[in-house]
Amino acid sequence: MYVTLFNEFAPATIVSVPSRRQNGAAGSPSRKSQGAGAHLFREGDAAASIYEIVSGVFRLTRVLGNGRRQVIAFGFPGDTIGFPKGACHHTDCEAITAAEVIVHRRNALDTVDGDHETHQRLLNAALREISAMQDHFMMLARKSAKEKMASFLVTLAERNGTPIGGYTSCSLPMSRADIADFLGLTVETVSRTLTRLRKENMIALETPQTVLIRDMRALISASQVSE
Amino acid sequence: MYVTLFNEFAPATIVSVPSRRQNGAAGSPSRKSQGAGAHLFREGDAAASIYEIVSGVFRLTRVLGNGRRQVIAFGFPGDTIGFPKGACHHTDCEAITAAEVIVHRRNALDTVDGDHETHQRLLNAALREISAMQDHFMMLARKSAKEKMASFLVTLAERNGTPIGGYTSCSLPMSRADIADFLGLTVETVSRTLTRLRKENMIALETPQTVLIRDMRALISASQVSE
DNA sequence: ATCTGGGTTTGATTTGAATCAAGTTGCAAT
DNA sequence: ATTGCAACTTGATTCAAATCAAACCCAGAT
Repeated sequence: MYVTLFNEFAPATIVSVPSRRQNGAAGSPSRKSQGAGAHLFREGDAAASIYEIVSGVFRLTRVLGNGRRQVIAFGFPGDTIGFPKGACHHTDCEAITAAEVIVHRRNALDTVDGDHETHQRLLNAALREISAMQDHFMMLARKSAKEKMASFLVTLAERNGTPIGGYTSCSLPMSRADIADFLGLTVETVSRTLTRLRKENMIALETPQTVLIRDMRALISASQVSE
Repeated sequence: MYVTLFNEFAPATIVSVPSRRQNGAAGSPSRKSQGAGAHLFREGDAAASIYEIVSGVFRLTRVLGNGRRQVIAFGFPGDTIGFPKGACHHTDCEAITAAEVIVHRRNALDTVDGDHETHQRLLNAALREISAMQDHFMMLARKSAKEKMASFLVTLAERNGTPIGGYTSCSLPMSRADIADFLGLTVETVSRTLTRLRKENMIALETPQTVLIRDMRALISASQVSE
């Protein structure tokens, strides 16, 4: 095992998979709808399925004894979630908007016999996921609140944004608490930092849940680790 | 793609693989020795091989523009390193002690045809790796300097420690700067925190590179996120 | 129409770790 | 032996974000 600094059980995670799907050999994927606030799975559940997000946004979290919480990732359409380490899930996964997923049988991944291409896809997805997580490391460890917030907005805009005039509008389906727990900050700091970005004219908040990015260049530059 | 908060290229990483090896179908793994301080690969190198550590300790790092550095992981015997995202490595990998590795051809992983079991092993290793990284997230984001340092020592002791009397002795092959960049701290804080743990009688420093863990229970308890 | 409560924002203060600044130690080269 | 240097430790000060505390806003229930 590699040097990890934490002795608790390992969580499931989000893994992106190329969106093209083949309804091939192994398993017959079915669809499932999910209301906002409903859990797709919980920490400790047997990991029977793997889910590909069709619509909606999910939140993956782990909770520490004392209530401190870490949001591991947000899952958007195209992402695949529910990868377990062993036999069961080690994160909670909750839909934060109404959502729809494609359900794959979990053991389709175990049996090599079934579907070579699925294996290849998963392996690649896992490698991509690992890369993404390494980037996230650097952010958690080395970025200031402003840099974190700007990075978050830039990424969200890339995934989720809709162009409006020359600007980009972007909804924030998750709460400030979710953002804070994702970035390793407090709600207060998230709020203050948004206010700061607003006062610096990089963004505007149309509603608390809708950001308008007014100066993407400035925002991207703010997201880089400052010299 | 999943929500990552960083726009730079993705790094290679450490993935643990069960230590049993089969010299089967795909590829003929060869051995390679490595002096302390020598690079196994660098960021940007074409990823031609994957390495299984036989002896020694490696350090995987990424560097940011301004010189800020993140140590992604330390690789110990039994770990497998050099997994790329795409065609090339995105981390630097340096031996911090004299080391020996088994070299596997990289493309043995691409071809499904060759070796089913290798695929399975890699997939599992990647899933395990992802779990470990999620734990590391929580540490970087949510732990205090003392908790981080204690976690680090506990993990190191589990991997690397040798029992001495009732205690555990453990060498720190990496520099304070490496530890700092792994934990998201500064050298000064690492040093101060070690001093603190020493004064609280949890550890003793036989030399700056050798810790004696005098009270493992206390250390483990200090490594948990405090209530 | 008013109450209620969760989510959000803003303000005042505290605090843990970073930064700035000397020392100290020990090894390696002269 | 002496110098030089890099790694480590310790101390003083600063600073960014956490914490403590209070409003604010708005949707849904009464």
